[in-house]
Amino acid sequence: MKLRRSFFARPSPEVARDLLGKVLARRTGDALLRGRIVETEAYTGASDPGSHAFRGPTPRNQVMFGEAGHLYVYFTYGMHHCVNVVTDQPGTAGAVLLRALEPLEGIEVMEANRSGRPLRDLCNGPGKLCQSFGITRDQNGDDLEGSDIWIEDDGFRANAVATSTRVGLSAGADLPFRFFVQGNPFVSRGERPGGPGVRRQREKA
DNA sequence: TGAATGATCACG
DNA sequence: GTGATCATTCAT
Repeated sequence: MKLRRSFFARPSPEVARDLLGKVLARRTGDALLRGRIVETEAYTGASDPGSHAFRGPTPRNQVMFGEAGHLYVYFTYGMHHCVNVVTDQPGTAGAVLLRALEPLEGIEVMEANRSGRPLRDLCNGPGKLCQSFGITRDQNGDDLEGSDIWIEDDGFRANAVATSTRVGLSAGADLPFRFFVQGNPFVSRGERPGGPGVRRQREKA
């Protein structure tokens, strides 16, 4: 079933953890693209120096301050997009970066979007999954309760959830706000599972 | 390890 | 207006 807004209207670290095992889905033209979320990162607001929202609202980050369940998409390094899900209450900045997916459906389309790269390289990074799903700034602000892009709970439960520090930050690098499915081959290489900063969090049935 | 490549934002 | 920086990816 499709996740509703209430799922997202919580603190971003909670949402980031609970999104592991859920399915990102997008309908584009004829194709239905689906991928299971295996890695996320939480970002908050004024208390998080690593967040785009740390210094308050700007034209780019304004959607992070808005209603939960919308997308925050930004363009970085002059060539890559990253997609987040807005969390928390209006007025409180929060978002969860989707860092890696396990491709489930529409794999041929993803391969075409990624110029024929192998399965494991289709969605194992925030820029890569946006390229596979064709997500650009055109999707910034889109509502996950709509019919173009959404997140499903299909009953699957992620076990062996682990946390670590976030990848690629120069500020806020100490916070344990990265969540991933330990041992899943589709997790990005940002930090080696089992390496420094990584701890086992819990097991689930 | 470093190049690619351009939007964003703080500052003045 | 300008310059440093960037929640990355890929080839070397």
